[in-house]
Amino acid sequence: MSVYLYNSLSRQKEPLETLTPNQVEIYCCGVTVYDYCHLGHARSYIVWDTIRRYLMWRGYAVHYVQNFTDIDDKILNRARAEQSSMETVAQKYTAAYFEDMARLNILEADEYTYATHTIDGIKRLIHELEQKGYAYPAEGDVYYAVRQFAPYGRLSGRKLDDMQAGASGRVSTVETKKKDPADFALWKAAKPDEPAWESTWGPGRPGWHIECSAMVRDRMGDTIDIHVGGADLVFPHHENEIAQSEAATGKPLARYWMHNGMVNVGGEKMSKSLGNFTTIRQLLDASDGLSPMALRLLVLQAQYRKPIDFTESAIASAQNSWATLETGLLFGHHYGSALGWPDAEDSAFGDPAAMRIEPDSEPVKEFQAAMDDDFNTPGAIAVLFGLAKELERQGNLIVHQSKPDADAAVLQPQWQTLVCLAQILGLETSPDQANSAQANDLDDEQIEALIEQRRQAKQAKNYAAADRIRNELSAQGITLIDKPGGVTDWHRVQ
RNA sequence: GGCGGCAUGGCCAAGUGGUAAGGCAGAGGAUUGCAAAUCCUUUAUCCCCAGUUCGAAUCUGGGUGCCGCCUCCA
Repeated sequence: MSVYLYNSLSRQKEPLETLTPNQVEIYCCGVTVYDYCHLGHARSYIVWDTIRRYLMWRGYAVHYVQNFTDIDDKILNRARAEQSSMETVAQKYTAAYFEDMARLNILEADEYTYATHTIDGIKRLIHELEQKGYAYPAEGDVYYAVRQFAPYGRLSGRKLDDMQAGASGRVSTVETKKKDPADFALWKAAKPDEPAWESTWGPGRPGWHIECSAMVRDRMGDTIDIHVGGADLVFPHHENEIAQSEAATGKPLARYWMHNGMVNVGGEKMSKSLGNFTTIRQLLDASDGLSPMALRLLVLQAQYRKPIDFTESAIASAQNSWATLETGLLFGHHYGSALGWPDAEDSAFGDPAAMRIEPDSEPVKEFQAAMDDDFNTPGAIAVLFGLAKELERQGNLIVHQSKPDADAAVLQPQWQTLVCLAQILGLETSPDQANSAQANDLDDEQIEALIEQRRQAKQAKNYAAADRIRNELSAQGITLIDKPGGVTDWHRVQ
């Protein structure tokens, strides 16, 4: 069985056949660094990170390249507003990007490219397009002549004539420099006081689309395996990338195109222009905000091509869902020693890299079947919950009845399978992370003393006092368990 | 107006021909002074209509509703 993925180009699922066996070249359209990333960005990069991790697990050597657009009108506007420079703004939000993505457990790309570091390649590509008759200069600008590229519109499924007919009144007629309204800028003449690079067309800077074509060509070659990005990039961005690259090389830019669905708010796309966005850091840092892993789970509980509606109840659900999964992931840390697992005292205990899971076991087969089918993460997560819920139950039995009803030798591989499969989805935790919010100062002796006080209060039918003690302990992460016969067990919330 | 997509229980969401995964929320029971925690049990015929088929959520046709793109956008 091979991995099947939905190719936007063919509009159907296709088996993944890479140019070089067991190797896959992925280019991901990154962000324009003029503001903090919002949840739409979070979804996009969580999705592509997960696909990358899965392909690695499936044995592919993945070469993953992502760009930063660090020259753009919006960055310049921001720089003016902040009385700063383009470089300063770009650096600030590039750094913020890395911080946010690290919190979401998104692996760093193998290579990052920057438009401003690719100027030579961009100019070379524009010259080549000019020589081949696909580009023309106009008063310091250079435009791409879309009519020259016959397949134009293939990816987005549109025809130039239809677009003009339908978009009458929307396509600007002001730009008289263009020969055709659908032509787009490869090079923009610099306005006064704008950053500019020298060129044969005069001082200027690259248009938006050309940087990706140039960066792919410089770093990865004429044809890559998979090109990924948000569904809102299909047109015009990716369409234009294809026009630029394929006109120059005569070869397909990418064998597969993948696009993630949007994050919606109240049924509408979350976007900067609508102003309905929540930044990643806003959400994660809010007092009632999500943990990063819960956000990751929220994203992956939907199929990547479908829209996600971002709501209060979705947040609450994700937080609770993650709590369940996290309990399962921590099972070995909590009970491994008690169960006498041989490696429980090892320093590397709990590290998925040191675990070996059984590839023919049912959970692994189900997980793989789901993921092979166009990265069906909701199906894969159902497998995780199957394992996590059973481990949660066994853990509760240990706490409440001192022993599980399954063999320790069975529980260990179950737990390892859960940890390994979850890691493929980028869902990870550690005892340190999970406990950081629960630190409390009470030692066992103090707790026992309070429980004894409560027992006496109960005996005197002073339930108000008894409940007060119970609540105080609860507030410090101590759960009391009243058992028949007046015995009260307790444990710390884990 | 053009192109594309979606419509499954209270909410979210898999499933693309054989009689509905999973999560969240909820309910009932056990236990309890009451709770909590825990254990057990439990909640749908898949937007509407017509058709194909022994059989359809799953295929076809027609509706209805919603969304995205056509302008910067993950």
